[in-house]
This record gives sequence, C-alpha cells and structure tokens, in this order.
Amino acid sequence: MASKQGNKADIVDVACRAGVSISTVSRSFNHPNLVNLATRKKIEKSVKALGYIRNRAAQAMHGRRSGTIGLIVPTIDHAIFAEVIQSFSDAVDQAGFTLLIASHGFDLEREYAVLRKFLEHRVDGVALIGLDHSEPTFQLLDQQAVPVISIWNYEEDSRISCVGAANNEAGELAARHVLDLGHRRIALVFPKTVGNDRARGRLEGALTQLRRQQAEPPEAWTIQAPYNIAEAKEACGALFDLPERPTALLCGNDVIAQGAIYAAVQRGVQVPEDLSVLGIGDFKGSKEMEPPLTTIHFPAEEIGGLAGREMCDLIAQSEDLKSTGHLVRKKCQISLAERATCLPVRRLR
Amino acid sequence: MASKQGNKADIVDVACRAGVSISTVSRSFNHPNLVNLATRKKIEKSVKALGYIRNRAAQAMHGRRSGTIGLIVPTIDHAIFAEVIQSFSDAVDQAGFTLLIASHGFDLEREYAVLRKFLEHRVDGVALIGLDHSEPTFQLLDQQAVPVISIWNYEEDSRISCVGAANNEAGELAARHVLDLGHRRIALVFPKTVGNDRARGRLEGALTQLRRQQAEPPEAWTIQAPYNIAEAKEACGALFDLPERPTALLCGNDVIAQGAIYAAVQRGVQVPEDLSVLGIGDFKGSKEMEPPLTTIHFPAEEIGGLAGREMCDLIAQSEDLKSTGHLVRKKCQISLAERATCLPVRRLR
DNA sequence: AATAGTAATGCAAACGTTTTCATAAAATTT
DNA sequence: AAATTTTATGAAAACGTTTGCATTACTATT
Repeated sequence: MASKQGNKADIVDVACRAGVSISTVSRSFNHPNLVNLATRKKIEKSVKALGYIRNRAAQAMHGRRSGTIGLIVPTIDHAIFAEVIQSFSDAVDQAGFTLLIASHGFDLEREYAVLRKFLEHRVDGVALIGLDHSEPTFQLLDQQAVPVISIWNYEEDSRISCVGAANNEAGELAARHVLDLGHRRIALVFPKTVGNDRARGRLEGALTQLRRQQAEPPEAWTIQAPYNIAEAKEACGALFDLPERPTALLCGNDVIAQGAIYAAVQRGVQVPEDLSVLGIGDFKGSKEMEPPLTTIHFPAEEIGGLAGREMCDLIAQSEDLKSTGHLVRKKCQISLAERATCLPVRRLR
Repeated sequence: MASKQGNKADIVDVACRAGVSISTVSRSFNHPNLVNLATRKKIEKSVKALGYIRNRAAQAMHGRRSGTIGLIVPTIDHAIFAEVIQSFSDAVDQAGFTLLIASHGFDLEREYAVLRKFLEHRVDGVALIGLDHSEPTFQLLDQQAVPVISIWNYEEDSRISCVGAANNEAGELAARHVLDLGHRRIALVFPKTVGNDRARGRLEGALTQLRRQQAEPPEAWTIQAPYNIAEAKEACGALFDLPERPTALLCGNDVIAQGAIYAAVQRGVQVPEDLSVLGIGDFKGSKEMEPPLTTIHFPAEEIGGLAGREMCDLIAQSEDLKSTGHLVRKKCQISLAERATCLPVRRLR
C-alpha cells in the first residue's frame, strides 16, 4: 500500500498523497497556524492513511531539541530511588520530554560512560543522583555545556545545580533525637560511604552531634551494612550478640532499620522497650510497619518533581540565552517523623 | 578553540584538524579495520582535543539502528517492577543499547501515547509489561513492525512475544497449598483486575482451585486492595473485624500480604497460629520478614534478564531477514517458597 | 616488466527533516 | 484600479552523518 517497497512512510509519501509539498507537511506539524485549515485536514488524512510517524532523529539534526532527558542513577531497584525516578519521570513527561534512564551500580566510571552515551544521543539535559562524581564527568558536563541537575542532595557550594535535602542535617536531626531521649549508648549502622555522599553526609552529621555530647560510639558499635534487608539483618544480629548492647540504634536508612528490627525480633530484643531504633528516609511502608518506624522524613516525591520541573526550566533557559552560567539550588526540608520505635532511655538497670 | 563560534565540534572539525576527509573519520569509528593505524591515531587525537561526541541522531537517519530500546511500564515505583526493570536494563545495556523508560500509571491510553512517542524516537525495539493492551496499541505495533516483547506474563497464545510466568498457575499453586494444609475457610485479597492481567490470572487460578474443592469464599471474604501497604492493611483490618474470620488468607501479592500481617499484629491475631497468610511474588525482603513470608516465588531478575537478551536477539533478527514474523515465548518457572506464615489448619474449635 | 590484486583514502549522494527565501494568490488599503 | 499587505505554498539549502564508487599508490603474481 505504501509507495516504497515494504518500507515505512516518510514525509515525502505523506506530501505526495496529500498533493502538497513536503514543506507544507512539515509546517503543518511545527507551525500549524501557518497552513490553511483545509490543507491541514488533507495532510492529517494522509498521515492517518499511511500510518506515518515523525522522525525525531531527523528533527534533532536541525539544532532542534531531541526532546529527551537523560537520568543516571546508581540503581533503579531501590525503594527510594524508584520513588524519586517516578516523580521525576512524571514531571518531565508532562513537559513532553522522553526519559532515558541508565544505572551505573554505584560505579563512577560507568557513570561517565553512560553520560557519554547520553550525550551521543544529544539529550537536552542530564540529571544525576547526588553530588559525588568523577572529575572527567564534571569536565565533560562543563565542556558540553549541557543543562544538568543533581537530585537528592543539597549543598550550598555544589559544583552543579541541585535539588534535594541536606544529608548531614538528617544525620544531625537523627542523633539529636535519640540524645534528647536521654540515650548515650548509641550504635551506628550505615552503608559504605565511598562514592556515596548521601551516606557520608548522614554519618558525618550524626557523629558531629554525638561528639558534641560525648556520646561517640566505640568502634565495635559503628558498623557497615549494605542497602539490603537480608545483609542488614545479619550485620545487626552480630551487633546484638556482642556482650554490651546499645540502648539506641541510628540507621543510615529505613531498609537497614527494618533489617535491624527483624534481627531484634529474632533475638527477643523488644523494640522500642529494650532498644530504640531510628531510620532515615521514611520509605514507603515505614509508617505502616509494626511498630511504625520512627525516622527522618525525606520528601522523595517532592524532590523528584521539583527536580524534573527545574530540569525543564534549565533546558528552556539554555535555549534562550546562551549559557547564563547560573547555578540553581533548591533545598527541601526534612523532618523528624516520630512514630513508635524510639523511647526515652530507661533509668540505668 | 573550536573552529566554529562557541558551537560544539562536528565530524568536519575533527576531519580538518586531523587533515583527512570526513569519510575517513566516519570509517575510523564504524569500520576501524579499513583505516590505517597511523591515520586512526591522528583522528583519535583530534577527537580528544576537540571533545567531539558523535551524533547518534545523524547516524540513525541512515536506516542504522538508533541504539535505543523503549520500555513501557505501569509504574517504576513498585518493588517488583523496579527489580525487573533493573535486570532488563542491565541486559540491554550490556548489548550497548540505551534504555528509554516511560510509565503510564496503569492507563492503557497513555500507554498508547507513550508508544507513539517512542516510535517517533525510532527505538529499535519495544518492551511492555503484561499482555493486556489496547487494540490501537497492538495495531500500531503490528503496522510499524517493530520488534516487541512482553515482560512478566506467559501465555501460550499471546499476541506478541513474551517472557514471563503463568499467573494463573501462581494462583493455583497458592490455593492448592492452603487447601493441602487443610484450610477451607479461605479469604482472598487481590488488586483490581481490570487492565491488569497479572492480578486477573492469579485470582482466576486461585478461584478455579478453590471451586474444585468446594471452598469458594463468600463474597465478604473476597476483597480488593490496591498495591500499597497502607491501604492493604486497612482493607484487611476491616476483614478481620468481621464476625467470622477465615483461617487462611490468599493475597494477590507480597505487599498486600505484608499489609495483612500488620493488620493482624495490630489486632492481636497471631500469624500463623490463628491465621495463615500466603503471598504471591516473593519480593525483596519477604524472606527476611518476621515471620518470613510464605509466598509464590517469581524469578523477577531472571525474567528481566531473559527478556532483555531476547529483545536484543529480536532486534538482531529483524535486521537480518525482513520480518520472520515469528513469535517467541519463554515460560519461567514459579515455585512455592514455604516459609513461616502458613500452618496446617487447626481442628475446628 | 607488465598485470592483477589489495589497501587507504576522498568525493558526492544519500538519509528525513526544518527553514529561509521566493512567489503567487487573495485580501486590504489607498 | 493600482498599490500594499497578508496568507499560503513550494524550491532548495541546510543539518551531521554513512556509504557506494572512484582513485591512487602499493604489493604480489605471472
């Protein structure tokens, strides 16, 4: 049925069938008001009949935007990233962009490789998670002058635009809460901090507060656990089996807290009576746990949505004026979500 | 430094600087063996110096592949989809493809719109979740003859290629298990089934088994709960407050099961002593729950990975022979993961 | 030494659009 | 009725690549 053999219809086919020139067809898509209504109708009919679908690649070649935004995350399979990705996706989708997503598995060299790939596809903007990136990544971003935004972390002196929360504040807030409840024997369970500024900020914030009150935990009480219930459960189990037990547990995120609670249940350690547990993140489901998890609330959806809209703005700007070179930073508020896993410390013995 | 004013380097700039023709530059990327080593070195140096990045859009215009695959999911923010997406992403990434992801929020009209957008970007292949799609979606897929694969569901007479598990079998397996344990007073908590063939298959499978044993639940014991711990908890709570309580609860997925257990804990209903709870899905963390959840294991990672590799194969094939028109179907095995939330029924009273 | 074959390169024509400029027809002003 | 503006369209030159064909300079065969 199509004019060429078996191949898909192109703008020429549409033009022929409608009896107009290709310029008119193109115009009827891009500047409909410039073409006569009757002609437009004819073209539309021809498009339908041929099942024509415009070719963005060809459009993108004219310096026009590709209509895509690249999002690079450490991993998609994370309660919290999934939430941020979803809201970011919704926001840019609403503005008509298509989202390219790639994950690098916490490997900053792969992040660089992915970024290059995205640039080959001429994404209109790039979003990254966090502010820890390799030097080549920053340089490439700079050199290509592509609109870029960092999601999740806020830092007042960030090298690139950012939308997020201050992780050190989260750590501080968490530590302050258990200190206020009278705890002094506090253990810390955090993910690895190398190349992960989220975890690092939280840990540093917490330690700062604890030191201020002379409650810095002994080394045996500062343990590492990956983002993963199973392993967190195991690591915390080992902690509980130590001769001396802390009265409070500060966890780097809610998943670790969940693991910690399971480990406690397993050993008959009562939460919160015998042990206060505090998470960070306020993941979906944390509120519904039994007992509901006391945690530091991060507005994931707000951050993702805000970042998405900011990204679109940045792209619009970069189109207007060549490189205003102006960074934008937005700080989202975190807050303590007091629920049922923390209690004031019991009088000694 | 670049030749043109402020603009990014293109292949011409690279060629000039290296003192060769653009054909040679292009060849040195695409068919390196056809160009002299020394020349290649020169070009490479020029590329580095200019910070040149190839333009995939321009490549894609030559009938070459765009190097992208479109993945359309109901939502990213789902324990189970996140896992599938991640493994699918890894698989296609390994083959050098870039992933476009969009979600439609369980709205099949939006799914169609997203598909169109992907086709405008000339994705080399499309992956969808499940086999429930609108007629226009199927027609568009057919007409454009783009390699397509459905992830998650297996059906022997599917309209498009699929990689996944048989959801009705999951429902049957679940029902059989509680029946085998002697339960007859069984309640069902499932998500809405319209436009969701996963839930529908599971529910149908379960009902088939239950009917076979004359154990079909009364209407009050067949309730709906969305995919969401909070609401599932509430819905199950209402169920437990009914004058008559079932001895076993079949849940449409693990999140609902989790919500059910929380609702039980809240009311002092002991799981599994007073109530057996069975999930479907085996989400991350289900094994680590306390008590560990008995559920039907779905090999999410395997499905995603397999689907990704199959997608790449399909694309490779479609390049070779024009439309073999051959569907491929892969069935992944599900299995009962017996853990601690189901017990044989207690003798009446 | 003449011929055939191979390796390395360049020229120019695609690819499917958008857009500038030119032109013709219609509508408006004088 | 002529002059001007507006509206609608087409021709052709981009955009940044890839690739078929042609060319040149070698290398291997007779």
